[in-house]
Amino acid sequence: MTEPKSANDEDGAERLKETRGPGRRLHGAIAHKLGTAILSGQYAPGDVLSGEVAFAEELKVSRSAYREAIQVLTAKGLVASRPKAGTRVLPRDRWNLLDPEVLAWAFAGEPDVEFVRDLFELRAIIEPAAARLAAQRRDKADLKVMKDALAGMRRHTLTTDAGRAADRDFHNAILQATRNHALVVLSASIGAAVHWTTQFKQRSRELPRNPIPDHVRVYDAIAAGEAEAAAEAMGVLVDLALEDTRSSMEN
Amino acid sequence: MTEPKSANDEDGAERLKETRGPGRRLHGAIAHKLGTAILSGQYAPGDVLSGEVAFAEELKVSRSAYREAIQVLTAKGLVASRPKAGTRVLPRDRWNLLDPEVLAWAFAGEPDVEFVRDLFELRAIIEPAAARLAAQRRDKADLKVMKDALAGMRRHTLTTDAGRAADRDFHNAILQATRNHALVVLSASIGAAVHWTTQFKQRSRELPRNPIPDHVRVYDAIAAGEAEAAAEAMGVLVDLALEDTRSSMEN
DNA sequence: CTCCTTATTTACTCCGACATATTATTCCTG
DNA sequence: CAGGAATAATATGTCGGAGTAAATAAGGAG
Repeated sequence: MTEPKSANDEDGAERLKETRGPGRRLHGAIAHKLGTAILSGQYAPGDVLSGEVAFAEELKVSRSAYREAIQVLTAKGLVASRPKAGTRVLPRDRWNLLDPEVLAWAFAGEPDVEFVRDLFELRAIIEPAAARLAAQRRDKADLKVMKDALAGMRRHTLTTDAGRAADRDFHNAILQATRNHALVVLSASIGAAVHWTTQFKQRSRELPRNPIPDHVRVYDAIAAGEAEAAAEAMGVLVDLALEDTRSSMEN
Repeated sequence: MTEPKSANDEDGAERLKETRGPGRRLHGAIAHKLGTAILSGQYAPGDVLSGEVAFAEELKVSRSAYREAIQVLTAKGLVASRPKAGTRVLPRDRWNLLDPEVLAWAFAGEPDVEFVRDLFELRAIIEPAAARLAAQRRDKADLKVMKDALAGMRRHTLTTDAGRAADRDFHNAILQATRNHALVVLSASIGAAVHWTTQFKQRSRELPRNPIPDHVRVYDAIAAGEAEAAAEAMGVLVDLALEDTRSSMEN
C-alpha cells in the first residue's frame, strides 16, 4: 500500500498533485483546481470561499501557495478578496473569459452549450473580417505559412493532434497577416476556443465532412488578394464548423 | 523638508506608495509599477528581471509581496519565471493585451499610435456586428438603458467624466443586448480602451464635432430592429471616432 | 575533438509563524 | 430608532530558512 493512511484528509491534496508536473508549479495547480471549480459552477458568483487558513490546510499547502493562487484568480477577474469580507466569486461579466487559461478551465468539464454558441458567433464576426484584412495585407511569407499549414492538415487530418495543430496554425497565420496586434492577441483566445471545441467535437464521432476544400477556398482568395471573397469564404467555413459542432453536441 | 533622509535608497519605495490607496494592495501597486514599466518598453521582451531578493529589497518590500505581484504579471502573460533562469519578460504576442488591467498599463504612459490604430480597427469589426445582433435581440429594458445613456451624454457632454461614463454605458448596453457573453466580456476590454483613447483625445483640444447625432442614428436603428442600418450607423460612428482621435494624435 | 554524463551553483519555490491593517458586525449611546 | 464607537474576524504584509529544479561548468568516454 503506497496509499496514504488517512485517505479522507489527504483527498484534496492528492487530487492536487495529479495536475502537477514539470513547469507546473504548486500554486498553478491550486489555481487550476479553483478555476475549474468556479467555471464549472461549483462555486457560484457571490459565494465566499472558506478562509485562507482553512482552505490552505484542507489542501495541505502553505498559505503562501494558496495566496499566490488567489492572486492569479484575482488577476483574471474571477474572485476578489477583502479583509474581513473574505474571498468572493465575482459576477460572470467580470470574468476574463478571453484569457486562454480561463478558456481552458471553462472547457475542462462539460462545456456549456450556450457559451460555445457565443464563441462561434464571435468567430463568425472576427475571422471573416480578419480574412478580409489578410487578403489586403498578406505578404509571401504569410502565404507560405498558410500553405504549409494546409499541407499539414491534409497529411494528418483533423482527427489527430498534429492535424488540429495545423488547423490552428492556419487560422493563426491569417490573423498574423492582418498586421493588427489586437487581432493577433485575440487569435490566442480564439485559437484556444477552437482547439477545445474541435476536441470536444471529436469526442462523439467522426466528422462526416471534409474540411479541407473550405480552407483552400479561403487560402485562394487571400492569395489572390480578393478581400470580399476571402471574407465570404471564411464566413462559410465558420458556419460549417458551427454546424458540425452543434450537431455533435446535440446527441 | 519632509523628504526621507536617504533619498536614493527609498526612491523606489516612495514611488510605490504613491500608487497605493484603499482597495489598492501592496502587491497590486508593485504589479502596476512593473506592468507599466514593461508595457512602456522599459523592459524589453527577453530581458530578465533582477533576482527576487534583490528586487524585493530595492523596493523595500517583502519577498512575498514581490512574488504575489509576479504571479499577477505571470497570469497576464507578461513574464515567466523558472528556477535558476530568473524571471523573463515574454514576447509581446504572449501578452494578454485584452486584459483591462494590461490595457490600462499600456495607456499609462504615452500611448502607442500603432496600437491605438489596431484597437480602433478591432472596434470597427466588433461594434457594427454587435449593433446588428442587438437590433435583432434587444428588448425594452435594453432600449431604456441606451436611452438613459444617450440622455446622460447630452446632459454632460463628452468633456466631462460623467459624459464619458454615459458614452461607455451606451456602448455597453449594445453589447449586452447581443445576449452574447463572449461579446459582453470583450466590451470590458474595448470599453476600457475607448475610455483611455477618448481621455487621450481630450488632452489636446476640444472636440470640433457633436457626437450625439451619430449615436442617435445607431439607437434609432436598433430600436426599429433594422439590423443592417444599425450596423452601418455604428460603422460610421467608429470611423468618425477614429478620425477624431487620429487628428488629435498627430499634433 | 566532440558529445554525453555528472556535479555544482544559483535562483525560484514552498513553508509556517508572526505582526498589521482593514472592515463587517455588534453593541452602546443619544 | 438612528448613528457611531468598540470588537472581532479575516485578509494583508513580513521574515528568514529549507527544499527543489534547472542552467552551466567540469569531467570523462568515444
